[in-house]
Amino acid sequence: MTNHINTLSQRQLKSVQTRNKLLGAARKVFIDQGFQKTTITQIIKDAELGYGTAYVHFKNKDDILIALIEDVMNQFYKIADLPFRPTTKDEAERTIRKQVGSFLELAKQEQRILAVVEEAIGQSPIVQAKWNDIRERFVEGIAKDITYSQENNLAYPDVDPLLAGKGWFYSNEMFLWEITKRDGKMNLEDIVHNLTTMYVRGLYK
Amino acid sequence: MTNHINTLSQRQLKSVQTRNKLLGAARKVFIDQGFQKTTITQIIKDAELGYGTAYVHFKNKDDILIALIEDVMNQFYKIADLPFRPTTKDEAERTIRKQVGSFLELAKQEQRILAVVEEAIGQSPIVQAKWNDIRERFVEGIAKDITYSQENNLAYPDVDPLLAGKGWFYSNEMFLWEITKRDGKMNLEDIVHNLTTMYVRGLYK
Amino acid sequence: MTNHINTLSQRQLKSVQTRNKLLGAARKVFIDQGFQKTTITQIIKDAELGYGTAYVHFKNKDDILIALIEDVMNQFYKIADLPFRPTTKDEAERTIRKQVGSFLELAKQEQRILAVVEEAIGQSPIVQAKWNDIRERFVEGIAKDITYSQENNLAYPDVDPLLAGKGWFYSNEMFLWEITKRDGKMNLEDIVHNLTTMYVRGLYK
Amino acid sequence: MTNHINTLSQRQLKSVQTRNKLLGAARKVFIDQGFQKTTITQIIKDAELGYGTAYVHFKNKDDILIALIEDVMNQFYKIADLPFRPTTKDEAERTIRKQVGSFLELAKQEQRILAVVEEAIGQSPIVQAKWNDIRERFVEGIAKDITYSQENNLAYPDVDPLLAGKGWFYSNEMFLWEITKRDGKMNLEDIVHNLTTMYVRGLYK
DNA sequence: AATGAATGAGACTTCATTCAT
DNA sequence: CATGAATGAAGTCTCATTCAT
Repeated sequence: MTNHINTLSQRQLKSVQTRNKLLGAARKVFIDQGFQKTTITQIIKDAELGYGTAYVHFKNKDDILIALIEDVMNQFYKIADLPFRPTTKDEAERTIRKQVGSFLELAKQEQRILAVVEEAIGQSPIVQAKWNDIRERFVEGIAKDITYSQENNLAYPDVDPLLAGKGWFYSNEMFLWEITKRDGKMNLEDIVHNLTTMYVRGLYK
Repeated sequence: MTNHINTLSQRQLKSVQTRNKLLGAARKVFIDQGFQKTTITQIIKDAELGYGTAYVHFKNKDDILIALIEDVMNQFYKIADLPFRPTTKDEAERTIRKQVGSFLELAKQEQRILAVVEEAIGQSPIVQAKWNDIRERFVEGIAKDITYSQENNLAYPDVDPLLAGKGWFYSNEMFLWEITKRDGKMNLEDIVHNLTTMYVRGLYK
Repeated sequence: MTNHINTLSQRQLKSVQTRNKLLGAARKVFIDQGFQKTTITQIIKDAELGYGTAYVHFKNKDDILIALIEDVMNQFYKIADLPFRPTTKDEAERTIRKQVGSFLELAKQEQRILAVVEEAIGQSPIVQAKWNDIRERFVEGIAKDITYSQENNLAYPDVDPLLAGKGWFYSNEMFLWEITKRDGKMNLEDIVHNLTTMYVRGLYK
Repeated sequence: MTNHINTLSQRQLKSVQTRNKLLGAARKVFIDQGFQKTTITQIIKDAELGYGTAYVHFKNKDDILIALIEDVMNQFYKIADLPFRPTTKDEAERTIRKQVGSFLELAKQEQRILAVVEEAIGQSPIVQAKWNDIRERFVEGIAKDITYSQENNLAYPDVDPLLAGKGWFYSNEMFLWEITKRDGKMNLEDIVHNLTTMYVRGLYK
């Protein structure tokens, strides 16, 4: 019985190793060639595996990228879900500044793979859907935060939470993409400072 | 002699007609199928012309799209170059509101072809370069406007004109793309109002 | 000792069970998808067994079908070997009618798997050989019956037993395939009656 | 103007030549390898043409075979439509004998390509449909002939024209396939004689 | 006996592009 | 200028089969 289990897990182990080999090769090729130019053939060759092996583990190119970015995507969700319960304008600003900082920091850390993601968004409906989901989660979160701030008399009431949330996230997102495209040549602190200052001043009393 | 000239211009006329036929067909197919799925073959068939004819007039698919959107691009340049010399915060707000309005109005008018452009930006380096040019023109213009406002003591001085300009344009741009994707279901006025209000309040004293 | 024997036969039992599971799944998939579109992969999945398991029991797709239709093939052999010793034209007709009836009845009963067999005949040399064997057995049997009838002055002597046997069986066979293709929408009695009447009148005095 | 027409027809000529080259190569490869084993790649290589060229002229493998057998198929239609207006049993027999003779003669002449057709019938729905069409045309024709003979009191009335027609054609068809499979080793005259004799005796008074 | 991950040959198909007319 | 037949590179994906456990 133990034997049986061992056999199984050994196999599973090998399978996982192969999968990781594929993902490693994919990461390399994607970053090197970009999403469009990358072919499954290249990934397989780089992974030094058999031709059909990729198809044992993944359905197609999109599927590989999705698997590859799962972790990063989850980190985005975490940032989107950061709690927001300020009692003063200053506290709000600090919290917002933190969120923006984490967001752009993540962009910097995962710069190269996110550059691939940006390209893929324009080409793979599935990747696009994934990103839209993240976008929506952020926008909804921000809209709630704005509503909360208005209800607590911290923010101007003449602002549509959803539209303002969109506008705010869109700014952030575009800086995210800009960061992924320029190799570390941007000063994140400046960006965070400017963005937050203007946003808070425009929204909070 | 006159005969010769006539023959020549007749040829030129025909050539222009052919080119327009191609552009007309391209517009149709692009809007119908999107940038990626559109093939030169399809455009040619739709234009009821010979296979090689497209290559007489255009280098490739990107080239066709570029030609197709030239007018729209120029309209964007015009909006980017709108003059900005306000003497009061109110005047600034009115001018800005006008610019945003024109910008998003253009998005609505050219909705379908701009949807193609968005797709193409992620796939064609040339189209991307074209759009980046427009983006830069806008950002630079806005940065100048901010600097002007700061120099004239209308705007807060603690803001980096370039970063603020980017953030502001990025919001606008993302709404632009959102408008191109949703068939006229968005209330432009609301968007313009919210965006401008927050921006002006965040930037102007 | 007994224990050892038990262990062995238990293994054999399991093996037989696995084999039957495979055959059951194969029947289902073959009938569902047809011979060509059926893949060993599908059969294995449907049987919920391991990928390599099929190869322990069968050599390939053809081999599985062969095993699957063994029973039906044997029933055909039985019908082909039906005794024929009539003393009058009427007796001959009754016997022939019976044989044809059994033949087409079997077609109706095993309709779905025979439809697969027909497809496989055109694609698998082994299945084709199997069917040719049955065909030959029938033709030879009929030729003998004709010779017998001629020797006993029941049938016209101006007929080549082998050619006549072929012609007669061919008619029957084609009706067999037609029956397998149309779901029970054919009136077997009418077919049997017409075929036999014409055959007997054409052959027997 | 003449020039224009000439240019066109020269092109068309070349195109037709290419098509014929393809068909010639296809004929060779089909006969050599059979339908299943033949690949478009092989045909193209044999025709010494470019890879995509086959797809300019034909949609797929089936399409090539269809084009290749068009002539033969038409000859079958001609035989199926042979007129039948006998006034005596003898005349009927002569006419039928002629039709059967032509039918099997055609099989002999086009033996090799028909062997491919038989294989293809079991694999390509389109080829199957084509052959079913021919089969139906024959069966319908024969059924009409039988009806005519019954109405003119030449044939026994206790026979269903459609079923008898099928049975009769099925015999013939199976001999056709047998002929295509055995290289000219069959004596057509014997077959024709036996088939016709039995059929006429079984049907005609 | 059973397993199932890995393999890789190879079929199919599309499409941008060329070039002779 | 216009044409369109011909080209062939390139990529996707399937599936029978092997073999170590």
